[in-house]
Amino acid sequence: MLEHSGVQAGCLSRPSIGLGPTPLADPVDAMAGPKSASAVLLDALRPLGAVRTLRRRQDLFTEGEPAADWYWLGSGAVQVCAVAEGGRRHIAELVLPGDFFGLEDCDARGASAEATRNAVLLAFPRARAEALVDTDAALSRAFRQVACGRLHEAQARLLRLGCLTALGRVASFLMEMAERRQRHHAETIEIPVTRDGIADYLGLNPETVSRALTELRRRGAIALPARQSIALANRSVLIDARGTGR
Amino acid sequence: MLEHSGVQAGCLSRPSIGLGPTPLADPVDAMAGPKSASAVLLDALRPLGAVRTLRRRQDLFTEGEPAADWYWLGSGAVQVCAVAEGGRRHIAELVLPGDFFGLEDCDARGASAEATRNAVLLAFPRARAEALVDTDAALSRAFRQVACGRLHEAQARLLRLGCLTALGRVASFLMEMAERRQRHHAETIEIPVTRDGIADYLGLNPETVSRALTELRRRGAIALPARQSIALANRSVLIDARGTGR
DNA sequence: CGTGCCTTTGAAGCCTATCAACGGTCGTGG
DNA sequence: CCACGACCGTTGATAGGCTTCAAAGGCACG
Repeated sequence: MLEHSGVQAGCLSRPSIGLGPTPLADPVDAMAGPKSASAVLLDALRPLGAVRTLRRRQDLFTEGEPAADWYWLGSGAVQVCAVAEGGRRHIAELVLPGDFFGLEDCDARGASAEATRNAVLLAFPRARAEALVDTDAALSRAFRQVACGRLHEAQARLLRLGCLTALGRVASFLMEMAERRQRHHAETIEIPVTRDGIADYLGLNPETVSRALTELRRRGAIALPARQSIALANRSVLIDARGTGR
Repeated sequence: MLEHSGVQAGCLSRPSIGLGPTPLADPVDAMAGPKSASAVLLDALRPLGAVRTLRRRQDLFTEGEPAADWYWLGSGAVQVCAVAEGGRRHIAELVLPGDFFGLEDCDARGASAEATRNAVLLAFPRARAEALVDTDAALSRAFRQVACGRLHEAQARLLRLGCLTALGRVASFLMEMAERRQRHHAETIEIPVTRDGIADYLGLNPETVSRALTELRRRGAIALPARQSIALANRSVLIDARGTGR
């Protein structure tokens, strides 16, 4: 199984342009310490995984269709988004390298998934993956931890959407991104989506996001060296901005 | 309501009794069709469950403390709420009879739980419950379905918080409550929280909630016969109000 | 029966959405 | 390699919705 992955790794390394140094190994698990639930799950599922590559703006699945696979993102970026009545778009999840996603356990997808960067991922047939997970207590536990972690994240986002002002949401978003990519010691983080994407993720509109970023730069919290990279200059100012209640 | 709670308590105190449609049964699963995941999980965990009764405003657990138990609510109502920086409160979850809650799989609770009505519930020691779930494939699957369902609900709420105006959120909230208590054929639904609670659940403030309810009544969508009961008079008007984009 | 708490309604101010325009950047095609 | 075009980001002005502050009535509970 590892050989299989190794063979694929050669293929994987080519199309990946942006995020993620090595598409094969879970970047999160490259850290020291006991194996994380995510690593346990990945190691077990890997033999079932089929490698898929997506180009930017390519769809992976769409809302309403049956959930045939679970996914794990190796490199690039994927956004999972739904459309509300009224045509307004909402990004339910921003998937970064090392994340599982599409872990649904019902007939129809609740949202669509689209690559926002050229991406390489593993697709696990859901029926086989579920059967495997259900037969192994350690795996079952690992999956539960991953799923409960997702629930925690969603509820944390709910709290931020409900309680924070625009500036606070943007500051919070930057800290979330920095934390999720903490393994890269650099203080400059790559944002895998456009301002529109950030807006749809935070329940704002692009202009407001832009204004908030400008304000954070004015306060000295961040710098904007390139279009889609943001440098965290003064974290305490950022934390302070996040505290902005509504 | 009080009688109902009393009955539930009496039956719950002898959990070893019986299969079949007793008051012990999950009210949701009293409906026809194959056994739901929630029912499977409840039947399996029931032997581990300890009955607990809470009075209104009594705390069940608080943010930060270790997650020692999983819970299932038999009657009454519970709110799971967190506090953001700035002191603003947010209700992460409104627990209705038949719901599991507190299904965390990490060291510390992410939020506090408090009864908003006199409540009767089952507490399952987490360590034993996890061990049981992990050793049985069917149970593992049932738990996964429950957890994934929770994730779906959270993402649906995220979409509404991000995309709907105040009127839309309140209309959406009423429909959610009506749907979750659909087994009661009556069109009058009991709201187990005050206007403050609705506000904290929807990311609004109580005055705005009150205004939205008044507006919905003006439009003929609902009636407000009592303080905490709302009658759905014209569902299409409600759906229309929910469509209010932002 | 009194006392809080909950709910409702009003008025004013702030924040965010919307509409609009401009400059810059990236990707594409010549 | 260069030039073009489309997309993205920023900034400004305006309007609208929500929050905040304030006060009064009503219901429930002790």
